[in-house]
Amino acid sequence: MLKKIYEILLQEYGPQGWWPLLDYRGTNPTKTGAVEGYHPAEYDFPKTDQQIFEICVGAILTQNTSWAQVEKALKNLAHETIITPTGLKKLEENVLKDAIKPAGYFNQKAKKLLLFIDFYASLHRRTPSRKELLSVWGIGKETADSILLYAYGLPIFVVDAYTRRIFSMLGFVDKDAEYDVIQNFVMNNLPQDIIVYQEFHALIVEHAKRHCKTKPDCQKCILKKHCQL
DNA sequence: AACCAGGACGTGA
DNA sequence: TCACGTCATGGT
Repeated sequence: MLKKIYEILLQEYGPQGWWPLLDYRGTNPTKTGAVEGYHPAEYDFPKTDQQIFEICVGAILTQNTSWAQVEKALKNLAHETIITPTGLKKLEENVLKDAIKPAGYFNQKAKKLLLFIDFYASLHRRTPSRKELLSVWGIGKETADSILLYAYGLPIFVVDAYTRRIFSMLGFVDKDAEYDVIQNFVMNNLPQDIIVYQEFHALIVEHAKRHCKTKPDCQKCILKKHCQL
C-alpha cells in the first residue's frame, strides 16, 4: 500500500531531483524555477565536497522555513563568499546574519551554522553517524536524516510535518505519531533504496505544498480516494 | 491581517 | 515524557 502511494506520486509529479543545489553555471548562482538547478533523475549528486556542504547548510536553513526563503539566503551567501566551511567562517557575524536573514531565525541559525561548520571540519570528509549529527546543537532528527540521505546518500527516510500529516490522513500512522515510529513504518514497508527514499520525501513535500496543506485543497488531489479526511 | 513555512531547543510540571 | 513557549522573515 505504501509503495503504491509512492508510485502514484512519482507518476503524478515525476522525479524531483532533490536535494536542490545552487546552479553555478551562469555568472551568478541562480535557481528560480521548480526544476532549474535541480537534477531530476540524476542520482549521482552530490558530486563534490562543496555540494555536500551546501546540502548541510540548506538543511539547517530550511528548518521551519520555506525553501524559497532558503534559496534567497543561499544566494546571498554565495554572493558574499564561497559556500565552504572556511568561506563561511571568514564572514563577519553581522554579514553572515544579514545574508541568511530571509530564512528567518537568523540569530539561532547563524549559531547553528557556525557550530556545524566546526563539526563538519572535524570530520575531514568522513561520513558522520546519525548519533554524531544529533549531538551537534541545532541538528535534530529531521535535519540529521536529511543530511544523511541527501548529502551522504545513506538509505534513511526523512520524516517531516508533511509526512506526518499525509500519512496520518492516509491512515498509516496516528496524527501525532512520533518521528521514529513514522520513520520505522516507512523503512519497514519499503525497500531500503536510497533513490526511493530521496524521491518519496521530495514527492511528499511537493504533494503537500500543492494539496495537503493545513487548509487542504482536495479537488484535484490524486490521493483523494485513499484519504480518510 | 492572521497564518504558516521541508524544526529544534529550553523550561516547568 | 509532555505541553508549551521561543526563535524571525516573508509569502499568501
